[in-house]
Amino acid sequence: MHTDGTTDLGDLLMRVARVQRRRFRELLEPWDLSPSHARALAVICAGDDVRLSDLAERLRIAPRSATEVADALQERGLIERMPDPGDRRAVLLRATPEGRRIRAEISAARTADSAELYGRLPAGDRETLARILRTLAD
Amino acid sequence: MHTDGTTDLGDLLMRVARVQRRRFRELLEPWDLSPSHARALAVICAGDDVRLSDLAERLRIAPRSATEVADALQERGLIERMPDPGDRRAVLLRATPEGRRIRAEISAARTADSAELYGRLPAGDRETLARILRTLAD
DNA sequence: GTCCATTGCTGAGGTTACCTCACCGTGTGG
DNA sequence: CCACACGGTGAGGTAACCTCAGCAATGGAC
Repeated sequence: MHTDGTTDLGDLLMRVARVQRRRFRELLEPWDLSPSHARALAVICAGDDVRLSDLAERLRIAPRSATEVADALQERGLIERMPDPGDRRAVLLRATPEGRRIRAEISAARTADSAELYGRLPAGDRETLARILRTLAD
Repeated sequence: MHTDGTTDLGDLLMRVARVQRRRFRELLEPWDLSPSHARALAVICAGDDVRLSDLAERLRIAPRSATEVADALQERGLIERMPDPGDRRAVLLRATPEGRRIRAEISAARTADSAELYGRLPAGDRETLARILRTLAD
């Protein structure tokens, strides 16, 4: 298969991704949040008054699954459900002050961690990497 | 947070990784194998006479979980369990001819898919990407 | 206006890929 | 030779998804 010991690009990328995922999970421990819950909180904080179906779409999960993460975040007091005044079927999600605070802390921690991980690269490499990855992401 | 619309490196990398994972899952459909089973099969084919505990270590999962994927692959007739002649506690896993055939087909498909995904990059970019990722992977 | 298909959400129940804990038989160092 | 460690597995649990069915609200066709 391989004529040399070189790992192929796909494996390499997945390996770095795995490292990053692990770091993210560990980084979240102080707040006792899972990656998926943290992502959901970020989405809800980012766009205010988010519908459950919007949340599902942004997270690329089924609407039913969005209900579940909303339940979890609500139970922790990080978000609240409100009726949509314009559509009585819909539910709007809004982050509580506590939710916003925590999401800001996490965001800062993530930025710091990212700086640590990618900071080892020279600035030129960082730019090149971003350019190449953008191409691949379509 | 961001002074411009630039997605940060971490997000970018995760996005590409997600694309790749999705492609891998779809690529495996003809053989009705999940990514984790395919990875396990690859490990077992790569090193002959693999212990269950070795499999667990290579896949970075708990030994108990390795038992499960071995069960699944065995049930499909892709691998077989044999007693270790040197240690009556241990179980050796070996791929059947069928298992080897399928793993070769998958390997070829994956190589082709990888070529398609990364082939859009100029050769220089591919090398640069590999170099940078290797740095990040430690 | 009145249907009726569609939309937005959720209860019930399933799947996958992991996990820990307890146990049993086997190997091994003092 | 015996206590302890090791290799594998049964039992049972969890997180993060899923589908399917059902209900209330909506909105377009007529």
